[in-house]
Amino acid sequence: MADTKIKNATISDVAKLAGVSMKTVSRVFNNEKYVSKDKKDKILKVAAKLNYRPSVQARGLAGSKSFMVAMFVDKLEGDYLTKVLRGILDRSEPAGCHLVVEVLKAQGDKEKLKQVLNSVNFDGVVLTSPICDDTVVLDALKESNVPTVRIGPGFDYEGTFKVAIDEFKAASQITEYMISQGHSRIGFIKGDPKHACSLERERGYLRALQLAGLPIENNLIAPGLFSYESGRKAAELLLDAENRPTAIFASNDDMATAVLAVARERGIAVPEDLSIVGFDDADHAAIVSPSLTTVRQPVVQMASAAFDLLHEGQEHGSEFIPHPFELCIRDSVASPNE
Amino acid sequence: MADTKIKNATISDVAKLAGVSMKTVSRVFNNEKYVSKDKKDKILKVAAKLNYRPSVQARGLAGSKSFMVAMFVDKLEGDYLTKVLRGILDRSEPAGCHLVVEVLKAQGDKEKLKQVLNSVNFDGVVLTSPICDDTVVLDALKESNVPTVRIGPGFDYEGTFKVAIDEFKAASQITEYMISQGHSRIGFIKGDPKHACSLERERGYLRALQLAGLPIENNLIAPGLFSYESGRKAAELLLDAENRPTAIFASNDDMATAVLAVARERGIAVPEDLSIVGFDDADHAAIVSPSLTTVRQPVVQMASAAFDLLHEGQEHGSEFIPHPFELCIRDSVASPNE
DNA sequence: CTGAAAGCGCTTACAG
DNA sequence: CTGAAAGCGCTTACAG
Repeated sequence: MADTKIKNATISDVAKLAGVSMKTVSRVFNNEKYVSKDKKDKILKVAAKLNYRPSVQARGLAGSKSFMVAMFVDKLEGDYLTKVLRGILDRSEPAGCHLVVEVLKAQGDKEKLKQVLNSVNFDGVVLTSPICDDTVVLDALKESNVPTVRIGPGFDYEGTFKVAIDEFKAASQITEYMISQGHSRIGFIKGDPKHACSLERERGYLRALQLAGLPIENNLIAPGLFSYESGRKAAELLLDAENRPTAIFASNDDMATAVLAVARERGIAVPEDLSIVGFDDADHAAIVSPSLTTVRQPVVQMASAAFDLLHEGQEHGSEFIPHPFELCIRDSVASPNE
Repeated sequence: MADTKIKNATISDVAKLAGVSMKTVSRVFNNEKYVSKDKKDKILKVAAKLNYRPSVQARGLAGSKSFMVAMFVDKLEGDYLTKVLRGILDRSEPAGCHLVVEVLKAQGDKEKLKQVLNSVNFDGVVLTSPICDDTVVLDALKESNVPTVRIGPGFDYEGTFKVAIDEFKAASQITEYMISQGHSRIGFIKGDPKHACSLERERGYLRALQLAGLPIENNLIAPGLFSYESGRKAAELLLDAENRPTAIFASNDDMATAVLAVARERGIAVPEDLSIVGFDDADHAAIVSPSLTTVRQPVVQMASAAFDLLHEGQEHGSEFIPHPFELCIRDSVASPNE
């Protein structure tokens, strides 16, 4: 019942006990050069004994680094964001940096934005779609001078870092894969237009058809919003049409799963009578039946790279290298039977 | 290209412009009583003009509150944790509190634990399974005097808050549901023994059988680890046995989905030839085919409640009220045909 | 390689 | 209802 809160050791406790100045202790904990080996050893020993750790708050107040990075999210949903968090944490933890999650409703949550940006001095901010393309947010970040990295942005924005895969190429390749399996009537379900990747994926699909000399039929293209429900609607649209497609490319795995469900309800066998591909390699892509052929983005690595860009304070404008994607060939595609 | 970082307004800027002392401004921003209305109005007006927000770091250093809460996680995976984060953020944001995510490898990541607890003074910490039952963590938290709330803990720990559903009752009810549908040979796939809920769910299953006067057959009970893969193994064990069960209760939805897949591979129709239930109502439970009958925990609400307990500084030991669970009756259960 | 002083932006503990 | 002073635990900017 010791309700006496044991106070943590401070830098001056360590300095006193080690017989040096605070500044020297500070040097050690900031990995500055020019500390004699014996003093450094002594300081480290004393610090360990006292169980000393620099206070994040004091450092943040006194210095220019806060040891906190933020991730701004629109809404917390899906395993994509979990992977982003994991990727950041993989690097931020060893760097002694804390990850703060801030919710920012899309489109002009200006009040919240000011609140967050003025009350905490983040060492950097990671943005994902769709707010990585929200200029209100980007402008505010720029004005606050906070290093910013955007994962999968739709356009370039001066002074920010960018991490992405080549969505266009990925979409194009998975479409080509279906074409190579013999499909020529390939339906497409668009993603949420709020996300920049949606357009890229559509462009990739169209390009692949075009390159293969296949006609582009508008009634083979259905709108979608990335959600399972929107995928169902699109699937119904596509599958109830006369002369239905022999394959469907859904812009993400949730919608591809919806196509799977609608096909099953209609007694259409997958992949025998209908091939399906998705995008993302979401956690459930491999565990639905049949498992989904899809495109995998290395989300965790991308997020780790995002943190590294922030932390290493790279130069902007260094050539952008897209991260590699990967076609996950599984069981939802077969050659059309006729 | 204004690289001149505009400094944020401080409390003394506001005080000066409003013609009051810093302390009075402080009072307003901390909602203390005893500030005359006209001064308060004036201060608020000036603060708005200056776009002033109290610095989290300065407040944390000077005062006893840090305006930061932490969530300690073992590993960041699955939609359960996403929901917990969302639940906390739903409440922490309006409260002006920031959410920090810290990864703590299970079992004695003492170094990291000290690091985190000594460098930041959290207003509270939220723990989920399995680390909510890690006594090393609990002891350290207790010693640091940090308000702690545990979601779904396996035992009580003095001085901590608890948020949970009645796992035992939930498991028992869903088992009873299958019995009511006519099943008498019901298989069970255990959860990861590291998680306290695993045992509770098993107890609930056993109790329901017992109450119904059904025999408990050990070869109807298979080990599992909550993962899809472990679910596959368990399903194979259960389904390859002679006299296989007519129904299987998997301790979570990932494993239930695995049972679905294995059944499909074996040509066993679900739910006609085999009924399946899961637990959790994970995101994919409703979108697999057939959709899974399962138990839903109000995870988001539970996490919100967790934050509230921290923030409102409730008394410990006030009667614990389990959160309500809900049976989600979907398409994976039917009466056995014989 | 080392340190003394000032200051970061707040709250605390008092005093009135 | 209000405020002056001290202090939270660090880093900064200098000086040596």
